[in-house]
Amino acid sequence: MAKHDPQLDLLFHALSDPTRRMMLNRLAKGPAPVTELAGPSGFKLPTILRHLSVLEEAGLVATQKDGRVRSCAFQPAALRPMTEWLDEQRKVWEARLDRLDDYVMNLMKEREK
Amino acid sequence: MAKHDPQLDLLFHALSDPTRRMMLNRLAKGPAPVTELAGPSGFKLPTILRHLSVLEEAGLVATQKDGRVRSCAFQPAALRPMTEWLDEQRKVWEARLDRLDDYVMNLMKEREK
DNA sequence: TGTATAGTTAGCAATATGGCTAAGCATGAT
DNA sequence: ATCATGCTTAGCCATATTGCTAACTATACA
Repeated sequence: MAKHDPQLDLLFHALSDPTRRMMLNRLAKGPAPVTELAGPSGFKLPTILRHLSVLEEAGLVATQKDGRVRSCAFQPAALRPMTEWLDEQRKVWEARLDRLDDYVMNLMKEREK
Repeated sequence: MAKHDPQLDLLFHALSDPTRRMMLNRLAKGPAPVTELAGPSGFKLPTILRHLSVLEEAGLVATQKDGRVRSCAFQPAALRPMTEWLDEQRKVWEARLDRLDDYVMNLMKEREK
């Protein structure tokens, strides 16, 4: 029944920012250090680091430090709760359409009498 | 290349709140007036109305007034930009995996020599 | 050792978000 | 005409978010 999944909050929130989506899009192409992630954005490093931590808390990015550079990697599996939620809504929606269908069918049968 | 789609911001943001997701889930089962939408949430009407306006701005819900009751309806088509973004990311991710694959294959061929 | 590089932390300011109460308006029922 | 119902608006408060600068740490390189 998925009562109150805080993971979904984190996921959707993380994706609601264009800068974070750009970062993710870059990481989908392969791992990158923080500076390269910041590069095209025009934002300062501390700002990018904050966005990065949001992505990490959502599980969308994993990072590890190698010497003085932090390497960031996209975690596609983290998207699953979201796609599952979407599927669930679709299911509910389609069930509703089916019921509507039945309803109309019954109406037509009634008319025939 | 989908540089900066504000619609995506609205969509993801709208879905990042559990109350709004609950409202949507209810609406997926069929249209409902505002009061029914508020019912199980425990929140006051003005609060719900605000959430509703967020959903409307994202295009996820359409409403119309019939007498003194406002009827709210889920708009599943509004989800498309999001699923398209997901597909796009998946594509990038998979292209990367393919390149990785090639890379490994080449490595193995080199070894054979 | 000294210097450049790559992050990191602390803290500020402006704005957005999410909840509320109180008061108002329009419509349906009596 | 009156009253209840269903929504709406205005405005308050606390907290979160998003950007910044300045100052700091830690690693690599000469």
